[in-house]
Amino acid sequence: MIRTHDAGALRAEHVGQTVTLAGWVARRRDHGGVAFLDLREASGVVQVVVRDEAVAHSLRAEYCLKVAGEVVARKAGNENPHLATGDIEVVASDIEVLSASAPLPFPIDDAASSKSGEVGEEARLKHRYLDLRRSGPNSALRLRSKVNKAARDVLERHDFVEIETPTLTRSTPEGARDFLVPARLRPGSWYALPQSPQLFKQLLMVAGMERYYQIARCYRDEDFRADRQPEFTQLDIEMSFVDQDDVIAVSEEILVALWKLIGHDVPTPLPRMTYAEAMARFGSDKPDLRMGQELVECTEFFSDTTFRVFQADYVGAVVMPGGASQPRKQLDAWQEWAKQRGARGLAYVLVQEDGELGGPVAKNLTDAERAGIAAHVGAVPGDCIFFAAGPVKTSRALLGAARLEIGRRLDLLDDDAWSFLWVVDAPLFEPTADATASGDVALGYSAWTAVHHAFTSPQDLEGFDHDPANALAWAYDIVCNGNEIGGGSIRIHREDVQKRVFEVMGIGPEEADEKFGFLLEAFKYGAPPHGGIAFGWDRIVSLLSGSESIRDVIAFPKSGGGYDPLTAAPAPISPQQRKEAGVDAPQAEDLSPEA
RNA sequence: GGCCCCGUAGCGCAGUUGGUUAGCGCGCCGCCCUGUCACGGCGGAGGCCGCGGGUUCGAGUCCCGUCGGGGUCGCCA
Repeated sequence: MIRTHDAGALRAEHVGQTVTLAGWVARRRDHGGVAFLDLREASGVVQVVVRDEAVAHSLRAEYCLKVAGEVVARKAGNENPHLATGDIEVVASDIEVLSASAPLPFPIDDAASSKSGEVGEEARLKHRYLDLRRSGPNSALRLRSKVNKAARDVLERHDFVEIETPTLTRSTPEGARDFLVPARLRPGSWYALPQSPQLFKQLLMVAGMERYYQIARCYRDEDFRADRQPEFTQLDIEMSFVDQDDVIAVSEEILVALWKLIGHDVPTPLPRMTYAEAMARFGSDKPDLRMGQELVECTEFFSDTTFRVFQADYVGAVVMPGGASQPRKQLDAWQEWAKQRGARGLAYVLVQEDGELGGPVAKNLTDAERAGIAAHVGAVPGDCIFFAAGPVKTSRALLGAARLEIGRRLDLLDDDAWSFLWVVDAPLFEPTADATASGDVALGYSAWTAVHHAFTSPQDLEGFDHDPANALAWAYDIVCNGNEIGGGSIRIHREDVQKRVFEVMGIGPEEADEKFGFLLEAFKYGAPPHGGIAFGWDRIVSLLSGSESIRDVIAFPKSGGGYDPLTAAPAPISPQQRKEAGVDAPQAEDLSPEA
């Protein structure tokens, strides 16, 4: 090693020792005859005193230095309590510039950053290697490493086997768009990058591994969001001979270990709620339980209403405390907000201080309704009651979103709180989007699609296909502060059950065979009952690190449109590459996996 | 793909009802400074106001288009 000591580890006990340090110039304070350098490296920062004016003068921010010198105690009054090394300093006897630095595109030192404001993300990503020198991004990646280790420790303790699965593979059935890679040796044929290792981990169960895990990169070619990247990471887990409670138990052990890293004790067992209850009470399959303002079912209450809008399959309400005093402009803004979400609007009633009801909807209500509605929804004078009426699913979704928006506007969400919840008993099927849109849900033969994925086991193995609408799955999602941070299921291991599920979804034997014939084939050879879970690793680390975006916890993330500002990928290819890759080759015959 | 917001010096921002010379802080460069730790002082450089078109006597400012970034809904576990 070039250095003999870690700069950040130097303390009073080192006084008198001659040390050699290596690191970067975080800051320089040049007084002419004497200059002070803050030397920064992974372990921390120490002040270096340079008395050679000629040497000190040429040094600049982020020069990479080797510093030899003696550790001395600072004179009384000169200590810096803000630094862990603040009781001492290193008087340099020799300074070697290992590498000079060009002027920086943006400030790296914390003090300089706070002086000049937040650095834009575009600039940071273009020079991500400099961004990562900054304390915040740097510690986010270090935390991520600790998170990986913590999870591995738990899993190793339970005899899990870490196994890598292919990234050049055949399309997996998650339903997103695949990234495709041309196969040079088979022109016209393409690999797909895996959307998840789903099929492989199930094959590993057939293979008798019994307990598999992988910190797996996944690829999905979909549009961007703050919490989405085209490539992202899952902690992927699969176990044989287990039921839902077994998977949940291991999962909770992992979560406890992770949150312990930031000093939070997650109390287990974590609460559970059925999917149906979550939708009814919170209008969401990932409810944020840090706030109240639950949805109130009003369908029955308005069963005899004369108000056309409320003569609907579902009427629900959510209360905004103190919302009655919102100016008209703000109430209009709510309408805009609702329209942006595809709703016609958001009906509201203002409960005035005298108990009378205001707002345009109030006059449409009967006397009895006006008299009882506030009590029914739990509103008090000064509150605003928002209503949604129409199809159950969309109305609840709107109210659920309104609930969260209320939470944001009224600051009802405690930023320091951690709220975990298992959402269980998810439906096995849901109407396909087309069927929902055209309203012919009841008619369709293939009007069903898997909520989780096609290999999720029904709870009722005998009856699920008689009543797809109400069939429940052995599927579970783990929710943290309103974020879905993981989800999994018990899988189907019986060929006959799998076939019937495909039938409900309108997937014929031919299509099933073409898409995942190899899995069905594998299940013929004594497939064990199995199930698992996958955690959204980027999201979890971003929650743990308090980051706004998962981009902050990914070493080299992509910006909008899948563009990497650092490498400028994706990039055009040369005609030669194009020819070799076989991008333009004619469509190849599809060869079945058995062939 | 729809909607919303943002593009002004290396970075972060200001720029009035359209008005002639586009500012501020940090950083950068030079000189000075022996106890600072957000060191300080003096001086200086640095702008295709994202790009293209239009309106106007005159556009950083108004209009249209386009590109880039962010958010959100659709999509996507």
